[in-house]
Amino acid sequence: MKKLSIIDIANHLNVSKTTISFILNGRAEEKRIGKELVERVQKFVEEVGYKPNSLAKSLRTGKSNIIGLMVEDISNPFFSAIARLIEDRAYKNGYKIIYCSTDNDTLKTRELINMFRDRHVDGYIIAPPQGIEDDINSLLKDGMPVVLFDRHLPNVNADFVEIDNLFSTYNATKHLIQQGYKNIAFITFASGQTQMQARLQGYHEALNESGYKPVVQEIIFNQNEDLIIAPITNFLKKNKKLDAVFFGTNHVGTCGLKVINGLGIKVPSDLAVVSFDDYDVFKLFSPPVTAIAQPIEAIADSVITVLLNKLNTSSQHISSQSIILKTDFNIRESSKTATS
Amino acid sequence: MKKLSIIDIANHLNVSKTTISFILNGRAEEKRIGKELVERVQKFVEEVGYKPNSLAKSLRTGKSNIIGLMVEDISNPFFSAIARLIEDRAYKNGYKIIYCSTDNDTLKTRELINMFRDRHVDGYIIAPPQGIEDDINSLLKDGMPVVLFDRHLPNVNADFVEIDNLFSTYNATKHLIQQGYKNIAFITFASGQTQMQARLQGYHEALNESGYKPVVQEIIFNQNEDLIIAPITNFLKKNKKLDAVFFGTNHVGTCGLKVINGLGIKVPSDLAVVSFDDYDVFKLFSPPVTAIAQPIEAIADSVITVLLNKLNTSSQHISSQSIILKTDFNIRESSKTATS
DNA sequence: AAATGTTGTTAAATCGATTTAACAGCGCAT
DNA sequence: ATGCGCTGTTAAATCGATTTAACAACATTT
Repeated sequence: MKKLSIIDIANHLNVSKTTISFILNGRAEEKRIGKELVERVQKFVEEVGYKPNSLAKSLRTGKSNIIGLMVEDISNPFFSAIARLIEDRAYKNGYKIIYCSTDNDTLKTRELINMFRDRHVDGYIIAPPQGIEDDINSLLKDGMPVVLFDRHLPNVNADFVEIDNLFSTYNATKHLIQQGYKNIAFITFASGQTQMQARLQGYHEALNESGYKPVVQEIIFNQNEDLIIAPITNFLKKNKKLDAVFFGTNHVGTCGLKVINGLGIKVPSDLAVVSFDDYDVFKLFSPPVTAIAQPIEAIADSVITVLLNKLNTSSQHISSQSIILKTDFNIRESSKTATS
Repeated sequence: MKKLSIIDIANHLNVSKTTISFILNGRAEEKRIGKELVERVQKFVEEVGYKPNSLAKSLRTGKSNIIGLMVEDISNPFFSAIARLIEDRAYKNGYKIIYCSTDNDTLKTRELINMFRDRHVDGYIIAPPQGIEDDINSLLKDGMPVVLFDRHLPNVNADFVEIDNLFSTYNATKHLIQQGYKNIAFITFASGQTQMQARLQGYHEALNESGYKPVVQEIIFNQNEDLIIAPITNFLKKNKKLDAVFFGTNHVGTCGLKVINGLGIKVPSDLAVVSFDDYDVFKLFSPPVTAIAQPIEAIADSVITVLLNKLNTSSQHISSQSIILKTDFNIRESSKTATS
C-alpha cells in the first residue's frame, strides 16, 4: 500500500483537492464549507491515516517545522544534556531538530549554516564559534529567528541565553581565597569566546582584589585527549608552589583530574580543585570536586522559549533580548580549608 | 538579495532550465550539451553561488539525503559518543542527521518513525525499543534501508550491529570468580531487550559453571535519578554478604557508585565492582572501576558503512547482515583479588 | 429586470526542482 | 524531394501540497 496523496483523497470522495486542503488546515468555516462534507472528509482521512507530504507542504509554505541546533560537540555532556532538553521541548511544540557539532570551526559552521538554510529550517539555535559574525548577521538580516547560547558575539545583535560567567568564577575564586589558598592557577582552553573571556576575567578580578598573582595556563583544544593531558601535566610539574587549580570547563576539568591521578597529587592537601560545569565525574571523584553547576534546564527552557516566541509572533519590532542566568556553586571536599 | 532559483539562472543566461538542470547534475555529456555552454553556466552558477532548493529536489526525486537516527537517550554518554561519530561520517558522505531520543517508549518511537517517514529520510539508524517490530517490518517491506544497533529485534530481519554482550559479561564474571569473589550480584535495568538479556545470561552462565548462586536486582528505569538510587541502596543494605557487584549499564553503574559512596562502602575490600560500558566516571573513580568498554568507533563505523552500502547500491537481493563486535575488558583496582 | 450579495465549491497558478518526450536544423543516402 | 539519423536544446509534465481568484446557483435588493 503506497502513500496516499491529497488527490487520491479528493478523487475518492469526489471533491476537489482544494476543499480537502481547506478542511485539513482548519479553514473550513472561514471558507464556509458544508458541515456534512467536512465530517465526511475528516472521517475518511482519519480512516486511511492520510498525512500530507511535508516536503510539498514546506516547498509551498516556506515553513519546515524544523529547528537547526548547532552545538560545539554533541558528545560533550553539557551540550548533550542541553540538546536533550531542547529536543523534548521542541517536539512538544511540533518542531523537529536537526543537529550538528561545529567543533568551534568557523568554516564547518559556515557550511552547516548554509545547509540549514538550504533545508529551510524555521529557526536556529547556535553556540557560535568566533568568526561567524557575518553569517549570523546575514541570517538576521533575512529575518530568520536566531538564538545564541552559551556565549554571544559582540558585534551581532541576536538574542542570546548565557550564564553569569564572570561572577561565577569571581565567586569561586573568592571562595578559594577565603579557604586560605594563595597560589591559584586557572587552566582553560585557549579561546577568545565571550564566555571563556568572562570566566578568565572573573578569576583575575578576584585575585586582583587580594593582591595574589594570577597564573594562567591556556591549552590548545584537540580531539585527541592525550594532547590536552600532556600540557596540563607539564604545567603542574613545573609549578610546584601552586596550592589550588581552577579548571575552566568540564572537559579541562576531567583531563585535569586524570593528570592529578596520574601524578599522585593529593586533593585538597597538595592541591585544591575547583571546576566550571558540574557532572557525575566531579561528584564521584575522591574527594568530590567543588564545581560551578550551570542551570541546564533553565538554559534549555530559556532558549526554546525565546525561539518559539520569535517563531510564533512574527514580531520584528521587539528588539533583541539577552538572558543571563545564575549558576549554582557546589562546594565539596576538593576545596576545603588549606592546612598550611 | 533573495535566493535565486533555477529559472532565474536560466533567464539570465537565455537558456532553458532543463539545460541548467542537466549541466548541474553532471548529465551534460550524456545529453551532449555544448562545451562552451556548459562552461558558461558553471561559471555563472559558481559566481552567484546558486544552490538548488533541496526541498524541491527532494519532492521530485524522493531522496532527502537525510538519515534518521534514533537513540535511546542522546544525553547518555554512550549514545552521544556514537551519535557524534555517526554524524561525522554521515556529513562526510553528504548526508545530514535528524536525531531524536526514544526513551525506549514504543509509542513515542512509533510517532518518530512516522515523522521520519513523512520527512522522507533516506535511511534509518535505530536503537529499537521492544514492541516496535511491526513498524520496522513495515519500513523494510517498503524497501527502506534500516540498520539497528546496540540491540536487535528477534522477529525482524533487519541488518544490525551489536557487541558480544553474552561473552562480555561471562568473561567479566569469570574474572571476578577467579579473583576469589563468591557472592556476586548483578544489578541492571529491567528490560527484555536482547542486549540486556544477553548480558544477564552471560552472568548466569559464568555463575552456573562455578556453582555460585546468582543474585539479580532489576531496577525500573526512571528519568529521576533518585528513583534509581533508592532501590540500589535498599538492595545493597539488605544483601550484606555480597562481595562483588556487576552493574549492567553505564547508567546503573554511575548510580551504583553514588550509592557506594553514600553508604561508605570500601571498594574492593568491602565490595568489588565491575560495570558494563566504560567512561571517564569509571576511570576517575577511586579506585578506578573495572569496566567493559564498547568499541564506540567500530560500532559507529560499522553502522554507517552498512547503511551507506544499502543506500548506494539498491541491492535488494543481499540478505541482511549482522555484525557482532568484540569488547575490551579493562581490569582496574575495583575488582582485584578478594582479601578473604 | 438588472444588479448585487451570499453560499459552497473548485480550476488553475504556484513553490523549485527533475525528467520525459519532442523539436529544429543539418548532413546524407535513397 | 523524401526520409533518416544525429546534434543540441527545450517545452511540458511531474512531485504533492497551498492559495488565489473565480464560478455557479440562488436569494435579495433597487
